[in-house]
Amino acid sequence: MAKRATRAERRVRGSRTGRPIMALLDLLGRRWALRILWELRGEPLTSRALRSACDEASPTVLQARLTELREAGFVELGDGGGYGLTPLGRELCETFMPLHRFAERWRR
Amino acid sequence: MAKRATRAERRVRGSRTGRPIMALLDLLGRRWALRILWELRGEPLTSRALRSACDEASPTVLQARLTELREAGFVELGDGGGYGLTPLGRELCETFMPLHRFAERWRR
DNA sequence: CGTAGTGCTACGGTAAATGTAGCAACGGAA
DNA sequence: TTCCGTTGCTACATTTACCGTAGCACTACG
Repeated sequence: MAKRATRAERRVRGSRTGRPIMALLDLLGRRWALRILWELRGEPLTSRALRSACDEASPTVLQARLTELREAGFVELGDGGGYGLTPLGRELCETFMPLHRFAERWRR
Repeated sequence: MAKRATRAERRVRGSRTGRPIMALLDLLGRRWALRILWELRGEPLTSRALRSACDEASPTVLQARLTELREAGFVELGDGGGYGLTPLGRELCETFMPLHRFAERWRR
């Protein structure tokens, strides 16, 4: 817990400019961050259900991303348990939802 | 884990599903990937200019991301030198351009 | 020749992610 | 009560990714 506060205060990884877009790109450019938002786009998921959805990613990093996304105000933990998107997080999810169609046309 | 696969044959990090959106989220969820696309949104940049724009990120990982983004067809190296977006890459950049406005309202 | 610019890479050290295991707390059944 | 299963969350050792510095080969000037 203490270590995250240290890093977060120092700077958002690799962007000293302070411009919000950089902080956002940095936050979303971490492992599983985009994927978590994507998997939560529907109904809320428990931590273990989210882990299954995220291809059994290690709970360590999943928990770290969830904490960061919660501090950013994109994700929240419901009273009855289970992670879901906040209105802000849902809005963010909408902004890069066109990626889905783009990816379908891309196909590698 | 029965066998230890190398990174190349072992899917795009963390997505075994094969769904294009997962591969795309995975590719864009690596360090500096989103930032590179963002910095190239305007005119093409030389490798060193791009590095300056990306807060002096180490050339090792920058080169790795550039190679991946080139293989994905989003970035290309012009004849006279300098990296720029392909039409596909420019299209991708447009899809998450609304993030800019979102980030401005977000502000942490 | 030397100088300065490309794109790109080697290498040692550090930070982050993985995989496995397990914790305390809560909610039912038995 | 006790047992069981689930929740969110964490410890720890291993593996992987990234950082920072330096420097390569190549080209184009002067």
